[in-house]
Amino acid sequence: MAAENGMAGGGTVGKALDVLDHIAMFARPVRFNELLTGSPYPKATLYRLVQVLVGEGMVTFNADQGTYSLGMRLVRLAHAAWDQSSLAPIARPHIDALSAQVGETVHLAQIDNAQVLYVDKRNARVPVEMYSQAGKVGPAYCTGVGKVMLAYLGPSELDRVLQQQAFHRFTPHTLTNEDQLRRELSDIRANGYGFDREEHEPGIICVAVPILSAQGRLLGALSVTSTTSRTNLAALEAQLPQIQTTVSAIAEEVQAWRFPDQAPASMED
Amino acid sequence: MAAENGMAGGGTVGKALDVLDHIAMFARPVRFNELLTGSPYPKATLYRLVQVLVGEGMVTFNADQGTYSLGMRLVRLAHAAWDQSSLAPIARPHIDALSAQVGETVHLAQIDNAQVLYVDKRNARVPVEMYSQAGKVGPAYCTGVGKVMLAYLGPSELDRVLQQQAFHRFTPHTLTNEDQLRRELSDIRANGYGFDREEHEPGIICVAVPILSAQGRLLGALSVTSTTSRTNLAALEAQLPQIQTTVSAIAEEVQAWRFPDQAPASMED
DNA sequence: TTTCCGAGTTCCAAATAGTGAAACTTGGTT
DNA sequence: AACCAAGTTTCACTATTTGGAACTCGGAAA
Repeated sequence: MAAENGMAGGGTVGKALDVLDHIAMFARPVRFNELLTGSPYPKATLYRLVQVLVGEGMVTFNADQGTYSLGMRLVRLAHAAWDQSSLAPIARPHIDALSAQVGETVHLAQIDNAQVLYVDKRNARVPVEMYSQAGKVGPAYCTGVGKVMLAYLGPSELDRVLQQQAFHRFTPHTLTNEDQLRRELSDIRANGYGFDREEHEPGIICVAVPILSAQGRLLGALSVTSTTSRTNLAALEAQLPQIQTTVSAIAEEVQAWRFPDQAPASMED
Repeated sequence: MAAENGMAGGGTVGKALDVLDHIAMFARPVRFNELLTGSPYPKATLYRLVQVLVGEGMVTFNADQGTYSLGMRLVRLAHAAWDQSSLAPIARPHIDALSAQVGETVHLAQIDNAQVLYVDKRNARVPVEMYSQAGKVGPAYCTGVGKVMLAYLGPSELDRVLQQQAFHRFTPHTLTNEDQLRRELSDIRANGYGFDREEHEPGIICVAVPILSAQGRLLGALSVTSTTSRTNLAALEAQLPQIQTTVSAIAEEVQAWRFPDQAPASMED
């Protein structure tokens, strides 16, 4: 059985993508042997896998140093993905504007499996040291954007996703079981927005709002983040009108883009 | 290393990545049948390939509409690739500043095989309709950034790369053979910068400057682009001091980042 | 120098995963 | 009811992948 290895696929493609992830994990050029250590694949197999990736342009081999890093083809694909996601590129100018208004860190996130994927970020005028970064993933059950998105998931999907939450206690305020979280989610549904009350990192708080299509489909979430030393929840809550305006504008524009003249599609269940 | 077929995608991984590219090419969610049309693979094969990609999170299947788009995992990898490339993330704020100063379109590019890869872009205050886009590739022999990068390639690599240029005549000003281009490149080396004199698109002109490390290694190129209806080469040339300042700042920072005099904390010693 | 060592690379028979024509399912249209 | 097109599954056949082991290569130790 698998160790703490996040591998998914039995196929060759799955293995190759595993290796790609592995290379991505190191945030720097990496030697073959470094990859081998902690790889579930035997030397020869790993070797061929890496060769294939290099041949495909997904990985670059630096002959001078004998190191591998992610390739240009990936950058190209990356951009296509970002453009296609239709939320991020449309939201960009709106987030710029909001960020300029409130002067705090703004996050745009989507839900990916059971985790939060930060798809864009603007730093506060006075930046805050924190974990998050565009392109990074984070936990859903203890972040503002995560909880807000969970709150607007369909019941069956919510069940599935909650099953996968780790409920690790990051801080004394982290919600550490499903019941607590479910109560929080119904509060969020009642209010239309949610908070992060230092649940993931001490001193870090935020307000988060879901981005919903006209049909109520969850598109993503947006949050404004700050620190307890600088502000408090009430002050963040006071920003809500501007945040809501931003979110509405984004939702409308996504709507117009995705369904240029199409009737609303029926939803699942 | 026996004789190889020239086709990309000898193995399964290659085919899967082909499909990924294919999906990326459409700038929107795409139906299975659309992919099938113009795919070299038979229906069942393509189907399984796409399924694998979906299973791996590289492609998202939208059940409501029966469409495929690029997946979150790709976005994640993409960001890692962009971050790791070390030029783009460092250059970003500098490009923001330059763009604000000059008010014209700014491109940041790197060389990828024999082509130009635009890794970042800022639009002019008054945007111009044009081909280029971050994440897209373009020809090297008839763009400002392309020629400037060619000019600072090593002799053997330059030979190899020139071999691969198409020398297609896009406009009456396009340089259409190696000799013309080589003369242009030595001019560029003499000046330290180069122009695009409507060589790729009529009416589009630019100044481009190479980004070089302290050791003279080519890191990328930066250009400021405009139109003949708005300005001229002399006016663009007048922007050079600001561009050079920006480029120096980027080069220095990349230098500092790539050799932080700190060993990566790891298992062995 | 010679020997040793470990990173990187190649080999090949056995095992596995991929292939694709064709058949089938689904849902909408005539 | 018959038809059609998109999407999905099947299955005998085959090409690719696998990984233990052997090999190369260059540097460090003997």
